[in-house]
Amino acid sequence: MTDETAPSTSLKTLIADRRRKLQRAREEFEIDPFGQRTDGLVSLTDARASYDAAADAAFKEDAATDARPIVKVAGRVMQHRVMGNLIFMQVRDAEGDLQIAISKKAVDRPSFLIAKMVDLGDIIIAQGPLGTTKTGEISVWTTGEGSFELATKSLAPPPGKWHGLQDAEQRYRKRYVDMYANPRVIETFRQRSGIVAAVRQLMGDEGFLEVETPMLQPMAGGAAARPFGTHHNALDMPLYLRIAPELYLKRLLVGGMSKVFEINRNFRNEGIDRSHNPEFTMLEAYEAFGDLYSVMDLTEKVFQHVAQTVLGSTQLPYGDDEIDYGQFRRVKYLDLFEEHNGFAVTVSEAGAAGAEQLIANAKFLGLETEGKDHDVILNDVWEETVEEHLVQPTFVIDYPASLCPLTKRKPDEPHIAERFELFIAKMELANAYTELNDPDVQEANFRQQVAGMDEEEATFRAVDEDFLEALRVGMPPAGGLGIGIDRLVMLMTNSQSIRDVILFPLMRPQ
RNA sequence: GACCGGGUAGCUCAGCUGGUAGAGCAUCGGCCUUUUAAGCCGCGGGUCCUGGGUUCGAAUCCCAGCCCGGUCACCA
Repeated sequence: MTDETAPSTSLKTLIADRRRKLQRAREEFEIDPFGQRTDGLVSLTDARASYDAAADAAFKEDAATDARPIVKVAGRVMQHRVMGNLIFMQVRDAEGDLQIAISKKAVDRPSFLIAKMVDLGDIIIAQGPLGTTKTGEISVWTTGEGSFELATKSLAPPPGKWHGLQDAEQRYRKRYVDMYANPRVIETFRQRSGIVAAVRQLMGDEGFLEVETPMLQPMAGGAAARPFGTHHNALDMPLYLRIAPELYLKRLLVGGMSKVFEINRNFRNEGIDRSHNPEFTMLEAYEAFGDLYSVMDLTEKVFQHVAQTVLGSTQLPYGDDEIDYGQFRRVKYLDLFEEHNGFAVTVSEAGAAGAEQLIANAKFLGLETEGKDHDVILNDVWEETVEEHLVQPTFVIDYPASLCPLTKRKPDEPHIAERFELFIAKMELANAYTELNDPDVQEANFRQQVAGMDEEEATFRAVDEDFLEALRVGMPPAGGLGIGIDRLVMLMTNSQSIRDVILFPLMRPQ
């Protein structure tokens, strides 16, 4: 083209170049640069798989006997090399890449000129037999009238073909670019989909009924987090985005459902880091007549089933570690404390043995001890000294009851709560309880919790009287379980940040 | 919210003991029927995140702010 504008590559100019080609496509070639429905397309992976080496060899021997399979494919242009009268381009779809070769002799003139004018990032359609090039690359040898089409013109310059999009901020903000620039992204989310499906399948096989309970709640209950607030106009009432489905799922046990689960979003108005996003997906399950140990077995099955069916192995890498999902250690909270601190302690209600050494240790670690209860200091030291060692799957059991006021206590050891937390790769993956179903104890705990609230907490937390009424109607003894699905996906896909397993993580507006 | 690190061309990055900016790829132009990170040759391309300050002079030093990442706090 004879163009008077000075060559330049500012963003403006790059876009102008593309708009010029858009115009040219419409005016000179009289085509719609944004295409339409196209039938008969095969994926690039399937196309590659249908390459027939024998037919290709026979064709190269004698071009008159062409039995090469013909495919019609579409993809986004990742590389574009114009070699005079021969054009190569590498295109990409959700599953992989494939090379398209356009020989001037094999196609009509408009097809060739359009192929020549294509920009990186455009989506194209090509049709022709599968053959190889001199270097052995399987390629679609575009052949025939209209065998090369522009399906969608891209007006935005793509990231570099070699380094792709590296900037974490841009990757999360422009996920649609990240996805095609970094093929691993689609693969991760394909796996996420498989993981969630596998969890559902297992839960169904185990006899659990999937349910959906309110995300908009008049009171935010079931966990200790701060909620997001919102408002219903017609009813003119404040509402909260749920922080947990727990209190509703338990109502279902009261009503007579025996095994229920929900996989859905929770919203917690807390900080953001590598393992926390304000909205996250949780599996929560309740099993009537079960307990801590029945849901522990279930948890183990979930992890093993997912690892085996989605990743094909129960030994999977995570960062520098190799995680073995074949074996889950079960160990008591206080035993782990002793293991990593070298001395034994007991909880307050059991006499607080080792308290002096505990306080000395806490101070040595730089932890605040003034005015704190023995069990709180114990937990601070525990988190500081134990968690970093919990790499292989570990069920921590027998938590101090004082730290879990809403959990049933062990009948024979009342100062110990019937709770477990599952740690893998130093992350908390699951949390479970033998659920408290004594309405009077639950009510007393609730009221005590509410009495200790500060002003801010009092705005969104209140005693859920209807839930207490449900417990009075009678909830069977039960085991309850929560598994963080995003973290599960992180582990299975070897992702170091929760943002890598959430399609659109929360970002501040630019 | 606190602390640390980062923000330079469309992309990936140099430059940061102050002298007003570089590379590779992409783009643009030319040549070319076998390239594959990159065929060959050539030309360009920048509010150096924003706003102040110091200085003869600031991408560079100082202050404030914005956005991102990491640690911590909160929490799962």
